[in-house]
Amino acid sequence: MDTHPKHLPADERRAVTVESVVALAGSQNPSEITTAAIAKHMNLTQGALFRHFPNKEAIWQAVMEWVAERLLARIDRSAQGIESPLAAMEAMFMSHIEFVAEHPGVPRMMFGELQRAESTPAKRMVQTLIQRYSERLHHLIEKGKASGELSPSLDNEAAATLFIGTIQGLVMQSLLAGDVGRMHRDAPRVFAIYRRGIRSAQ
Amino acid sequence: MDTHPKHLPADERRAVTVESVVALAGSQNPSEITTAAIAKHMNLTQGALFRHFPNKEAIWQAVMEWVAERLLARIDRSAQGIESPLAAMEAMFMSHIEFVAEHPGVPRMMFGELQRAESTPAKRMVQTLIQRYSERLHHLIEKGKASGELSPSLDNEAAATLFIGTIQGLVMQSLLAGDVGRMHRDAPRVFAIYRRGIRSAQ
DNA sequence: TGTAAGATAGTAATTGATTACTATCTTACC
DNA sequence: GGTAAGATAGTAATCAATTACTATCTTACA
Repeated sequence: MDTHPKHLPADERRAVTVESVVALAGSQNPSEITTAAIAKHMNLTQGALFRHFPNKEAIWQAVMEWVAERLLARIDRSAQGIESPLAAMEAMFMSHIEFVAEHPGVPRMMFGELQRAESTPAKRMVQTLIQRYSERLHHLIEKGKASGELSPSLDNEAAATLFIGTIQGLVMQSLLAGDVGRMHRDAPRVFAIYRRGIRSAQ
Repeated sequence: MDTHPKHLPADERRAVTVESVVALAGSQNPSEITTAAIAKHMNLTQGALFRHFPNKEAIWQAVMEWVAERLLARIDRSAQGIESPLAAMEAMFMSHIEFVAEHPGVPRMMFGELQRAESTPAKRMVQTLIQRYSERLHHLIEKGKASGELSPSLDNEAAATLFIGTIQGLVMQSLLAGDVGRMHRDAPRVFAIYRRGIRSAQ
């Protein structure tokens, strides 16, 4: 019963590292997560981390790749097989909120990365993620206009911006309150207002 | 003409410090602003800063007090004398965006402060600011319902959350794009969707 | 009113702590 | 037994904060 074998293959060790960072970011300012803290969290010495990553920046890049991959997969799966574009958007919204609730460190890291001035690999990863996210939204919005569910006069770009902004605001407020449950409770209520703002008059 | 007198009264020196931090935050990650960088920006030696502030934390607190005071004053003034609650909300929205465009470092600092785990004086200041902001919104929303401008079935709390979230999202995207002008352009378009989501059916 | 004494503000150098990263030795496992 | 993974013990750089000292302004009183 090796629950915690000392030696791990390199790729497994990298995976554990990423998960540790995500976990740590859930309870502290990501910019203050040191390599020593990461190592301690995974019962490793600090120096050993650099057997698997060339530098700290590479760790952050790996974390952001992990986030982008998981989040996009999650929202894609949630919208899969839903005919109504509006319902698909709602499903995406809720699954995104769920993802964040499971990993409260994720928005923290993204906010932190985005406000960095230089263009780090991690920041570029986040930018790509948001771009891909927007593409999916634009597609759904177009589809919604075609089906008559969404207002024909709707401003697509503004609608996509507001969709993401709505989530950001929701997350912010619950981080602020230190209460993840609040996000779950408020999500449907906030989305209801957004829905009313974009749907066609009936 | 003494444009840059070496000796300043303590309160003026503190004011200059705050303005320096706000300026620096406009072009770099606030968590990476060192006391040396602040001092250099105001043509002062690093140690001299500690003649006016007991520690770095106190500097951040002063900055956040400055932000809270100015932002609330700005939105209050913008809504002053406007009869229609909906129009008042729009005026608040736009003046908030304007404030951020003038001081792009401000949202950076607020985001950074909010994701801090410990309860620093600066963080508490931000929390108080948001609370006061919400109070103003709730008041306007109630007034809007009474006047019939806003939907009687509107969820007040969700509407307030979304108002703030909308601004946060807008700011985020323009910080991301590195283009403050975008915020000005998008603000009316995004608010239009929000307005449609909360106003009463006509 | 002029000036000495004290208060206030600033400089320059230094400190101890912390950080990312590295060099060298040790161990576990196929 | 060889090698991949980890431990140990460093280094150099950076940071907030402190210190001893100096410059400038303010004020009390002879």
